[in-house]
Amino acid sequence: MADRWALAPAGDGGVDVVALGPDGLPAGPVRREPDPAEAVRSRPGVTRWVWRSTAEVYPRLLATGVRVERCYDIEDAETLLLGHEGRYGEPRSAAAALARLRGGPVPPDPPQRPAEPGAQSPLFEPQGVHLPLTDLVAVYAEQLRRHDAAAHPGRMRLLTAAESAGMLVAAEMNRAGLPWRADVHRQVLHELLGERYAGGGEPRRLAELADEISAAFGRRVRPDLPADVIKAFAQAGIKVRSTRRWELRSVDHPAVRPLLEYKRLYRIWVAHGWSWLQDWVRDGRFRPEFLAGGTVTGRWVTNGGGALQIPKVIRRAVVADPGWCLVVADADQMEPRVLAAISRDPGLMEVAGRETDLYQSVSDRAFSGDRDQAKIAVLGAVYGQTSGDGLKNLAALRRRFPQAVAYVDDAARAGEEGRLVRTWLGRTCPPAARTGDDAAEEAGIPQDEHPDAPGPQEWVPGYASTDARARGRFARNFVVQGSAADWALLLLAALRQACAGMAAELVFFQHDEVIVHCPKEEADAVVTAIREAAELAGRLTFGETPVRFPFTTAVVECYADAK
DNA sequence: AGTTTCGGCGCC
DNA sequence: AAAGGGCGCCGAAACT
Repeated sequence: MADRWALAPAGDGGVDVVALGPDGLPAGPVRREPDPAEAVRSRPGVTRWVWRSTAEVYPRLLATGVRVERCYDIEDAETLLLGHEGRYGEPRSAAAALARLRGGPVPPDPPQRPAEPGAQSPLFEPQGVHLPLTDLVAVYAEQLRRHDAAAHPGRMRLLTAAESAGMLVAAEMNRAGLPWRADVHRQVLHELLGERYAGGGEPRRLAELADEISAAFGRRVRPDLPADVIKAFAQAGIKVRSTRRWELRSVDHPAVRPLLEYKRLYRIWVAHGWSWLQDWVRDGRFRPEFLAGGTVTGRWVTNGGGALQIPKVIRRAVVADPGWCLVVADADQMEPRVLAAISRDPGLMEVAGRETDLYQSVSDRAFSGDRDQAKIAVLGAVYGQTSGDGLKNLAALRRRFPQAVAYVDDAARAGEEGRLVRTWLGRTCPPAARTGDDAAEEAGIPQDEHPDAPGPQEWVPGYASTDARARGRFARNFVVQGSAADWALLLLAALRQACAGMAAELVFFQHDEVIVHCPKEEADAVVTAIREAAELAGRLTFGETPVRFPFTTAVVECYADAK
């Protein structure tokens, strides 16, 4: 039996701790400890620490060199449990959970803090509302009981445990930072953008391109202002609805080429230029704030620095320390493999049981060997494509892999009808709001503007409204993207365990890609650990299936040299 | 003047 | 005719 203890900050800089029994209730006296790190360090036998918020407690422990094996994040579990219970939007703080348990007024959640560039981690300052340890433990014990009532209790327990593990990983990655060579970054910027001019205006290359664009139009045009560009095209006799790249690409005009180049470089300048470097890179590390479970699908987000959108050219600045290397590992065709595992489609599982290119295998069976068509069809099925080649090819996909396509179709229908949709482990998609609360809207779920107002399409039986179809697409994608996120959490947890005995550190995670920074001697062991963690995560998440989860791994000094 | 939304694009 | 899902970030535009 795992040795579980609960921990809560005591307000005087110390902590209260208590041992927990199998029912989650105290199995001993509450002890006040003056030093949080020592409180944990002196109890090496504890395999899971239960606390209100990992983000509140764990960075402090890490700062003093203390790591924990496992944890249980009560407020994160509350969020997942409320969602699973169809109670999305109810306050999810531990204080709110306690109030629901005791029957008092339920306090609203405190507002989210916006990210501040370059700020020291705010996690030293307690966020949210503190609860006395005994109250916290009461909430925890109740949560354990609520797991038993889930659709699949075992999976739900795995989900909350996995996301808590993800929060440990996130905190450790936030502390480690991504190795970043500011000098290389500046060199890349100089090559792409040219010299900077005093005063913070456009760098040389952008100014030159702006001149080219203006010359092509025959008048001064500000290429960073879409309205100005659209007007300029109109004056040249060309009607464009927007200045998006895909639309401009087919326009025949001498301004198009420099305009597209301007937009590419402008993006790098404003989002990953010199001021970004100033704001986000310190002491050879880029330190974004990773946030596990930051989206409704379970994907992570980062606060600040755009860490999940680092342009490929900028990745040249990600360089391992001397004597160290980066193990860059990318899951191969993760989404269709996850779809195979959750749908249990025999044909797709058979295909996903190989480590070879899955899209090629699918195309051999259903698309006469045309890999591109197969990929478009699979992604179209997952994303709910409604037109174009994907739709046409969906029919071929449905013939060969009926159970897989039916799985996402069912999810889409459930989404349209406002029913609950869950990932494999039980993360639940917010349904359309019916009660006037706006939690789902805040979470980005498409809503009907006026659910009761008759729309023109509602007269036609069997056809959902535009908004309902949008919810259907969301739900369709949710089951795949979200189940993939479930699996990724287990992967991270397993990989973290494997790296525990090494100097290797997880430094980056992006949906289906992970980077480990390690001494060169450990590279082989890390590559093996990733492969094993992926298979273990597959078994733990989805049970015994033939589906494999291969990774492409590259051992490199520079991120840009991977793949 | 300060805050929110929009357009566009980066990544998966 | 047809807009495939999820995010974050920036400046400009629109709003208060």
